[in-house]
Amino acid sequence: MLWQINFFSTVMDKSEFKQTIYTEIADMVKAMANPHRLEIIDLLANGEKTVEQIATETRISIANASQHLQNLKKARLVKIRRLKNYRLYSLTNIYVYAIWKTLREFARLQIPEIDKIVDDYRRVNNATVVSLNELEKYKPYLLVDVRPNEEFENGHFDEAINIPVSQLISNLNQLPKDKYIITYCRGPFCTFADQALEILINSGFKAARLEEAFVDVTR
Amino acid sequence: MLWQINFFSTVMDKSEFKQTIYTEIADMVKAMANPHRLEIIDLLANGEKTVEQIATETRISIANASQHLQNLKKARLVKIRRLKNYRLYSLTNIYVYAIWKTLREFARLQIPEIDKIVDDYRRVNNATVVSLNELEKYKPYLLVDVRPNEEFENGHFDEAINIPVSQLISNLNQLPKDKYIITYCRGPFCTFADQALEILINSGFKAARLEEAFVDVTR
DNA sequence: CAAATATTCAATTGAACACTTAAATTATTT
DNA sequence: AAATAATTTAAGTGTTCAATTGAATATTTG
Repeated sequence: MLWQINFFSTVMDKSEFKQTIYTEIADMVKAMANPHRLEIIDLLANGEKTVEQIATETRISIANASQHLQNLKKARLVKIRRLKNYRLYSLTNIYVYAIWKTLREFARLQIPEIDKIVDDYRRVNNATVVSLNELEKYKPYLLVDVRPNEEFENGHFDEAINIPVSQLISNLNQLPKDKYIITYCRGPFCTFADQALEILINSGFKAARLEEAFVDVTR
Repeated sequence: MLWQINFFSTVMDKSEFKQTIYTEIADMVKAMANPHRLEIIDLLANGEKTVEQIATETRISIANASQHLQNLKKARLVKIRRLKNYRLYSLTNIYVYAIWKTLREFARLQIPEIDKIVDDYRRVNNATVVSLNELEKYKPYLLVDVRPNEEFENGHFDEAINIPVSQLISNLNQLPKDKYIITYCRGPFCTFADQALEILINSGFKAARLEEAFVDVTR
């Protein structure tokens, strides 16, 4: 009576149940267990991007970026929107950024090297890092979002003005020397704000960078 | 002037900085991106275990369990305590369980299949699942911790009594028929409470299982 | 010190992964 | 309907990973 065997085989035993559950979760975690894919998630939190933009920003080939995006899509971490003859990639929902943020902070807790690398990198520029809750101390300050304009348009701190780091040098004359210039970008591992600091400090401004990104507050 | 090149080579460039950071984090995530290792983390949250216990509980060979534990140790998620002629493994700190809990809950959000599998498995026993904040509704109830005794000793809900599922049948006469018997074990993916429910319901008790584990409240 | 126990290590195998290159697909413009 | 642009897919290659096995290395106990 083969039909009976088939019928009952749909009921999982304890061991199969656990294996299925843990495999499902591990597959999702696996989708995040790659440096490029983590960087892509961090990037997409700032708004939709094309494959080309993602490839350029993360310094990998377009084909490679496409494959990583397919991985992320399969794990339901990224969604695709078709527009004319190109596609825009974005995070499936706000929880994807939230889990990356959680992982990132957990990693900093577990792996002291990470903070050491971050500190070493910033020490070269004598960069001061300010956390959102210390921002008051730097009053009067001017908050400058140094990300590309599209990302600024996609969402930014109310009080911030946008000067993409690529346009900073030509806009230095607009900035006040008597206020603290607080730069911010995509978060703790983004280097735009550091590049901006280098320019600002070398030009005689009082400047510091914000640790957090705009997405860290909203998501 | 070779010494200069060497001297400056210790300073990371932007690209190397990002690669190092994201690789460090990805390596840590990779250590969690395996079904057995996730199950081991879930298990160790209930207290120290020997390799043999871990191997038995997760239904893998001792040598295999040992290797997974070395992986987890290398990623600093698990620590080892030497005792006489055996070793006891435990989570490095409470944050390791916290991140697993976060991942687990994120996965349930992202992958609807997981809840479906859990529901399907439980429906076979007509098991009622109660969340901690709904517990009041089941008063008067008796909270029964059905995990092995060592895990109970390691920490449990104040009001709970301990009847390991292996000893439940011989202890049925101790249980009240007029109260709701609420069983709990190691959390949402543990099947001890379900096994207990099957016995209890077949024996005419009013019974349900708690979704959460004790560790979910403390950590 | 030898036997027993617990655990790791090392070697192997097959599977999965990341990356590159080139070809294929899809939609859009001419 | 052909040409173009954006992106994916497929094939190939080198690398890493999981699982298995049996041997090796402690550590304790008799």
